[in-house]
Amino acid sequence: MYREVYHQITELLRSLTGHEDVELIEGGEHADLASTLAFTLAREQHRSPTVIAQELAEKLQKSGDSGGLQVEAKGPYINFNFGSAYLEGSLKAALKKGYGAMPSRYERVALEHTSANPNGPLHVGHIRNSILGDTLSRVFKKAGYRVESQYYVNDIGRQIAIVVWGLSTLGFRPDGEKEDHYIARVYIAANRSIENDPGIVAEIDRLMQRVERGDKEVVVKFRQAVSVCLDGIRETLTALHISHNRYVWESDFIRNGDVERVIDRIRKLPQAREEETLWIDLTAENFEKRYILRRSDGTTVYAARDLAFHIWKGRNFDIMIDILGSDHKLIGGQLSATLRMLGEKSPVILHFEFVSLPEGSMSTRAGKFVSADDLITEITEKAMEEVTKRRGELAENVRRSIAHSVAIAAIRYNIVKVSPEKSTVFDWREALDFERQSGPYIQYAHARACSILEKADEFTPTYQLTDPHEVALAKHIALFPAIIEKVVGELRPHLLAAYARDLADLFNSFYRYVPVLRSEGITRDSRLTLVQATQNTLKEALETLGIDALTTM
RNA sequence: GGGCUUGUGGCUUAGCCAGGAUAGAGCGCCGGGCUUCUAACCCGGAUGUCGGGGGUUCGAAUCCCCCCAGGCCCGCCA
Repeated sequence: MYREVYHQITELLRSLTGHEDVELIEGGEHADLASTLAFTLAREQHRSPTVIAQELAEKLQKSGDSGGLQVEAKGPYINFNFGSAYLEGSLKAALKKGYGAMPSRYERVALEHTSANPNGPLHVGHIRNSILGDTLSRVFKKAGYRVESQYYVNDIGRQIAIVVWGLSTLGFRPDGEKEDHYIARVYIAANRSIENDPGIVAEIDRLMQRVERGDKEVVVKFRQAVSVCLDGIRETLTALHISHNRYVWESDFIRNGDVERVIDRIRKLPQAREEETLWIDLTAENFEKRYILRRSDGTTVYAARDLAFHIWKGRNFDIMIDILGSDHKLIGGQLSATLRMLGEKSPVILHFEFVSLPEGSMSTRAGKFVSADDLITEITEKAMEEVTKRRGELAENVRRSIAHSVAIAAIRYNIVKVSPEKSTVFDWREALDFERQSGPYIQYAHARACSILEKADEFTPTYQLTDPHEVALAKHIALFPAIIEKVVGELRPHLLAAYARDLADLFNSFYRYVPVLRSEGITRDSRLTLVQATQNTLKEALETLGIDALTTM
């Protein structure tokens, strides 16, 4: 309803004034929507904006009734207030299963996220990528797109060669620890060995050459090391409610000849330079740095495989979305520029800034990181304490299940609520906070709504809203589809997080001031209808955020 | 040094791209509310030179320029 009414008003303003730019602003406490068009017209016509606003408002009023929409000039502003038909229409939509979903679309989306190097467990920086990516994947699905989420597995780079070298000297003997954590220990130890004996670098170079040539023995070793680590990573992702539709192995693009084919095409580009190395001159695209694709020893670098990967994606999907850390900005730009030169599709890239620790930036190699597994364990423990304190009467397995859902909600929400372009410092105190502006807070509002609905008997959907708390809540419910659309358009999932929190806020105030079960007749039916619409909207919003909509907690 | 990015009450943060009506939240602080639908809640209060300076505009947190500070990048790593 919101999007329809917005569109209706702007179309009307266009036809009345002949102006194209008639975007509306939020009316705040004055109105639901407002127009500042009178200011613009005042300058052109050399007349008072107040008079113009008054005239326009009158014309708008005459231009047909649109569901009880109120139009009023207030000084130079034209204010619009939604009527009861709007509320009724919005609530009816909000009661339906899947509220907020858009009609199916044809476009296929390849959404790549996480793609952490399999040389250790995911840490709190990696999961910013995972959570942004998974949330976007859910939002795009809701918006009707056919989405395939992909993990691009680096199974061939130098870091993996270091792991393979480490395993060959240290062996594989995880001491009761999770495999990916063991791999990190091997990686850290191997790096230390390299520092003490630079001669090892030559051994690692040989490993890389052999794996790229397809040397059976080495290929198997690489694949085993990566698989072991990936199993651990997958376990962590599953706990976070994240799964990928496809794991794309980087080495596949070498084996199937794609990398060679890209290299051949690139050599024919006028911007290609072939000396010791093969590189592309991108100065015309404002990149001073050489974009190197092949080393002097003939092996390719990551960039070459990345080009092959994106060409493959571009030919099999309509839209490519990559979630990448801000450290990938330069190479992301170089990649896109090169794809354009080749006449291939370019990805849309969402860059997010880094998560650091209070003592400095994280580093797997230096063993300086907080693993996602440790984070999940700590938070689940705290959540279990909270659940037991409040709901001691519940069976332990029920409490455990609630605690896990609460913990994941806390983690996911805490990360997704911040705009991606903000660099953050990981803070245990904040991570363990289950109060307002947290995932559990929103889950709690949902559980309260469920509790009311469970205690109520059958009721007839009714749409007589009178109390300001009711109206404010209903108006916010109506915005949900527009939020989904906005997140898709701007790739900014934190807008959905903020929306869900505001909805929970409004519901909690309503809950405190407006009795539902103790009211009677039409009032009771209307309030139950509103509670149900809220419950359903909260559920859809939470699930789109990858958070369990708990019915009790 | 160059490029990208961020700077909003003590702390965290929304709003900035598409400029409008007293800058919106949370934490913390002060005070109030559970014989009443789950208090992981609600209500009230104090706290802001929107990093600094200039400019554009009827109007700037928002656009432009300069400066300062933090983060990231500038590898034959990924």
